[in-house]
Amino acid sequence: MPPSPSGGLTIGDLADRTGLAVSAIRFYETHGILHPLRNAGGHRRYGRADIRRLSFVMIAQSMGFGLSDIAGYMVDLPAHRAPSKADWTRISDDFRKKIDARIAHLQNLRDRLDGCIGCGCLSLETCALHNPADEAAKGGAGPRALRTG
Amino acid sequence: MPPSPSGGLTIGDLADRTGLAVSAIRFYETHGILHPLRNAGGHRRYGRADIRRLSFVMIAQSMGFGLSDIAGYMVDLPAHRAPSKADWTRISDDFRKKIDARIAHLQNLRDRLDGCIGCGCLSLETCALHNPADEAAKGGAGPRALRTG
DNA sequence: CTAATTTCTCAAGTTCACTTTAGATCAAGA
DNA sequence: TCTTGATCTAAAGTGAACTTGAGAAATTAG
Repeated sequence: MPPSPSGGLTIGDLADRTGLAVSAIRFYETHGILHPLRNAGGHRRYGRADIRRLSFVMIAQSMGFGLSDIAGYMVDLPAHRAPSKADWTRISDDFRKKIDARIAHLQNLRDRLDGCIGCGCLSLETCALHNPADEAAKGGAGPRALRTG
Repeated sequence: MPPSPSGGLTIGDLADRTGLAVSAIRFYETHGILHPLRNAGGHRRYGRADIRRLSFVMIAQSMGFGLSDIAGYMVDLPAHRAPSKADWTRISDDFRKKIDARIAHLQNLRDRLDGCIGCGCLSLETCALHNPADEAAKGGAGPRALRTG
């Protein structure tokens, strides 16, 4: 199986390479994450760099970024080429900050959880386990899920 | 401002104490997380333990649990009393495992991110940064957000 | 060439965690 | 008492991230 006759990868190829559903790949396109070319028949044709872009998406998602954030990073990446080292360094610096913050939040939570059990107070409100001054509690409709921290 | 004339807290009191919206508190009730009593006029009356229950919900959410998971834990807690030390220990043991797993996932991610930048390969696919064998990629419709890890 | 597979578009459905709206009722302060 | 303000219910809307379905056109295997 050569990488598809002429031109690049089909959407199915890309799905196979990335493990994503075809529908998801199309969906990402509507959100400005991919910009495939079209062949004579109107079918999407992807380049090798698009595998990387989708890997990037998946990693960023598992780090807690939403698609719109990710699309924002994507704008800074070259559309059809592999990212330069500078591109990548800039983005990954940002990533590292977010990851570190997230880890710190969880460790904090775990440590305070230990303290609570140790002292047996069980009073979550006074136990400082729950810090209302967190960056939560701001946002409109929609899921709040883990934007926090 | 006494804790409300007779009986317990109103839904507004509870909202003030927890920082949650009134609508959210009602919503949680429909999901079996709270079971308030009603006064003569049909208004909800909450007890002091419900503040704790909601704190619990907020903490668990910030750890990545969904409401249905949380409701599951809630079933094991006494409905209108404060949880016993045994109750809490059992639950928090579970929590700790999840938190640790989450932290490990993120640290792993961060370390591999470093490696990728160090070697300059940028090839996320071959860089092992992205491990497709993760527990992701399974699920029907709905948000995938951070269930991973 | 034909049949089977893939892809196309567009609209609508799904889950989660809520919020918003509307109209009615209850409670509390002046 | 009257008039705000809080609460009530029920239904519909929101945003994120996709999936599913329908019908049509393109591609590929045999």
